[in-house]
Amino acid sequence: MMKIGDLAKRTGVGIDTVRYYEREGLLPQAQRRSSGYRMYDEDDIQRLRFIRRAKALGFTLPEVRDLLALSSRKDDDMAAMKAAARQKLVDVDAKIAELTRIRDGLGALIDACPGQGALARCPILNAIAEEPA
Amino acid sequence: MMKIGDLAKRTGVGIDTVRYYEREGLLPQAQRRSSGYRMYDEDDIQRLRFIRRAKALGFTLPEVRDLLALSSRKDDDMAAMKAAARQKLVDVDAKIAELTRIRDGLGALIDACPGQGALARCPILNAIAEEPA
DNA sequence: CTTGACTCTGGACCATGGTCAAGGATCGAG
DNA sequence: CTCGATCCTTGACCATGGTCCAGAGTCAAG
Repeated sequence: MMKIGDLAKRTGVGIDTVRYYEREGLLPQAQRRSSGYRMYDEDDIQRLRFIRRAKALGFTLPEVRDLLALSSRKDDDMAAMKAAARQKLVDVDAKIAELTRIRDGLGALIDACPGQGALARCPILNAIAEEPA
Repeated sequence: MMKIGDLAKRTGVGIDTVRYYEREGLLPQAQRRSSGYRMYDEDDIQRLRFIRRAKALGFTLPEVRDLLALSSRKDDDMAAMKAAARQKLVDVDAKIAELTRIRDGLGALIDACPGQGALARCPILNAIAEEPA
């Protein structure tokens, strides 16, 4: 059993973040020493790493909490897990599409701008400033 | 001259948002009637539309404020405007790259998952839960 | 035993872009 | 003149994911 500082070091997560995850229900209420110190074991390390990896895949903390709940029922079917991943893929694709739209708009304006001359004739500025075409 | 509610209606922006923009320096301090009511003219409409369009191109409010400052010096060279657009394009590309990385990771896991059977053998779950390969 | 490092709690604070509420003043149509 | 709609200010609050602080208690090496 280790103290919170050791857990934090071994997972690369801040101490405050560990306590925050506990408050948010991502980690179970830690066992306590008689002094009140939280004590952790290897399972907690795994759980924190799970959280890190799920976050890296784009899941929000509430979603990670759901994934953790899901993962504890190992006899369930994997359909729900696949569905969660697919939904997240849809979310991510939507964000990419929106950003791509923005990028294309910026790219077109940059291409149209000669980069020198009076600002009043700048296609970028005029696109932002003028009445919509 | 119109009151803030008219300005809001004509630009599709909330009244609170107009006051917020004024506080944030995106709109100049509005002229006031003797009663304290803010009064706006057509230039303010244009300025609010400028803000909307710049936001649609992915600029943050501080960046929009800079663009507005830039745009007021119409005899300056357009180089700074093009540079701002290029920097924003770099930012947006970085976000797209990050999201694409996430999407590819999700996609690979989804492809590897048969979608049925015991969760314990789910490739998605195992990728999140297990020791890094 | 001392001392420095660690941990505890509760609550404040960060950025981002607003949104809402309370309590009071003003406007303008009828 | 009245009354409902609109406006004013100040300040709190929303989500997101933490981060930091003060003040007090605990741990462990020397």
